[in-house]
Order: sequence, then structure tokens, then C-alpha cells
Amino acid sequence: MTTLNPTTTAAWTELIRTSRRVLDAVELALKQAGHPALDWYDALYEIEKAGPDGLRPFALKDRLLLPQYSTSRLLDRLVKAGLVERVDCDDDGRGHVVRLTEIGHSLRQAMWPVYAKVLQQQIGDTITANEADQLTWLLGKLGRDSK
Amino acid sequence: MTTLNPTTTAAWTELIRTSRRVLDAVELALKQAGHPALDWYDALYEIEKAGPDGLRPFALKDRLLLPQYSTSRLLDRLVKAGLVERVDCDDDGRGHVVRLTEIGHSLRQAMWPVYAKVLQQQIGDTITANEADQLTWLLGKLGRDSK
DNA sequence: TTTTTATAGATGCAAGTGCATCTATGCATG
DNA sequence: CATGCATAGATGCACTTGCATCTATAAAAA
Repeated sequence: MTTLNPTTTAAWTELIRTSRRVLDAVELALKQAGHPALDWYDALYEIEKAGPDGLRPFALKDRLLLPQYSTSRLLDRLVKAGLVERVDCDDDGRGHVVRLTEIGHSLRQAMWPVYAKVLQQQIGDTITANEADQLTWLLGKLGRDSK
Repeated sequence: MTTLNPTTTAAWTELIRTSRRVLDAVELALKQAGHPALDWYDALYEIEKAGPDGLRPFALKDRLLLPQYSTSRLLDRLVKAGLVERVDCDDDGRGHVVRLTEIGHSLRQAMWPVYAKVLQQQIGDTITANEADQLTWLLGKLGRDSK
């Protein structure tokens, strides 16, 4: 039987609770502002970052840590909403490239202040910059593989 | 325009990435062991903790931070799987009380080692107890309201 | 006590998700 | 070049989720 140190359990519980709480706050603010949910923002952001050359869907999938089919369908919705366009890929006949439209850019830009405000309230205003650094470091350590 | 300190953004990014990574690892392990997902575990755990008197669905909802309808449907599934039973509530004709069945208890017990093993690998083995305490404290601070 | 208002919980419907699978193209090998 | 395997991406189907709403009981007000 695995015996778990109580400190491990406590860290896990707080990790889940806190991340969900902040996430919920972000989603709520976006919704109240009449904006799409965070997954749209994340996708728009990544696609925008990729620039005018666009981004291959599989690359988006890797960056967003989404399953392939989720990415495919998320793109369907973004295209349908006119935020993103799919263009056939020159080098690879199997796939295509997605690019942000002007509307997509405007929307991402409009969403950011709403998003940022919540992060400021939930994180910037509740812990010091030093503590934030500490937190980032500790979380980063968790991300790595054990020993 | 809200200006966000980069340390805030970094903490947020790590928070989301790390919690999802660990969560995904837990879900994967449960699935590979042939067990239900974590939300079932959480519900079984809370109901079990409530003891023989059972738990009101609205109380479960509060503890799991779920919407009311999610709770209602999660309970539907748990009841259908024979893990939980709904009993009419004496004091309140509108509602009922949910209790764990023997099977529900066994399942929760069987899931725990799988769950615990992942937490040990992902958290116990990657940071020290001291760091875990620090992390818990920092996350707890995030949970509270600003200023 | 009758009438209002609040709370517990369920549910129809539309949309999203997960799984498995399918098509099409690319690439490596004989 | 023909054959076989790998990769990019889409999709049918069953299930889950979110939203709004509905029913029933409780509690408060008139």
C-alpha cells in the first residue's frame, strides 16, 4: 500500500482547489463580459502568436495540450465564427494551416483586459511578486519528472 | 488598461499547466486501472465521509463545487452503478439523502491506491515536504480575497 | 389560513466531449 | 513504381454538460 505524506495530500488539494477557483473566476468574468470562454482565447492567442504563416492544427494541439479531435472541433467553431481561417498547406497535402482573421485579432484583444483584470485581482493583488516567483518555481518543480 | 506584472502571468501559467498535468496523470492511471474517473472518487469520498446519516445532495454540491444539475446527474449515475443510494429525507420532503452502499465503499477503497500512487510520484517524489508545505501555504493565500 | 417567495432537486434540449474509426496523403522499402 | 506503414485531420455515435425551466415542498408574509 502506498503511504502518502499528509503534506503531499494537502498540496494536491490546494493545487486543485485554487486552480479551479481562479479558473472559474476567469470564465465567469469572460462570460459576464459577453465573451467566449477561455479555450477560445487560448487558441486565438496561439494562432496569433504564430503570425502570418499560420499554425498547423497538430501544432496547436500540442501547445494547448488538447486531444486531436478537440482541436479539430474547436477550429471548426472558430472558423464558423469567422475568427480563424483554414488554408490548404503547400508543403503537406494532408493538412492545412490556420490563421487569425482581423475579427479574430480584435476579439482576442478585447478579451485580454477582462482576463488580465481577474488575474490581477486573484493573483497580483493577493500575493507579492516574490511569492509569485516562489510559487512559479515550486510549481515548475512539480512539473518535472521525479528523481 | 490593466497592466499585469510578468510574475503574475508566469504564476498563472504554471498553476494551470501543472494542475492539469497532475490531474491528467491521475485520470490516466485510474482509467488504465479500469476505474471510474476522479469525479466519481470525489463524490464517493465525500459521501463516505458523511457516514451512515448520509449527505444531502446540496451539501455534496457545495463540497465538490459543482453546479446543481451536475450533482444531480452524477448522483443518477452513481445510483445506477449501485454505488450510492438515495433515501427520502425525513426532515425535508423536498429532498433526500444519499448514502454509500457496500459496493460503493469497496470501489472507493480500490481506487485509492491507484490515486495515491500517482500523487506520490507527481508530488511526493518531486518536491520535499518542506516545499510541499510552502506550496500549500502560497496556494492557500491565493485562495483568499484580495487585500 | 391563504398567498407569496425561496429552496431542493429533476429534466428537455442544444451543444460539447471521448472513443473509435475513416479518408487522404506522405514516406520508406523492396 | 507498387506495397506497407505512419501521420494529418475529420466524423458517427453515445454520453456528458450547460442553460433554462419545471415541480414540489418549505418558510415567511399578509
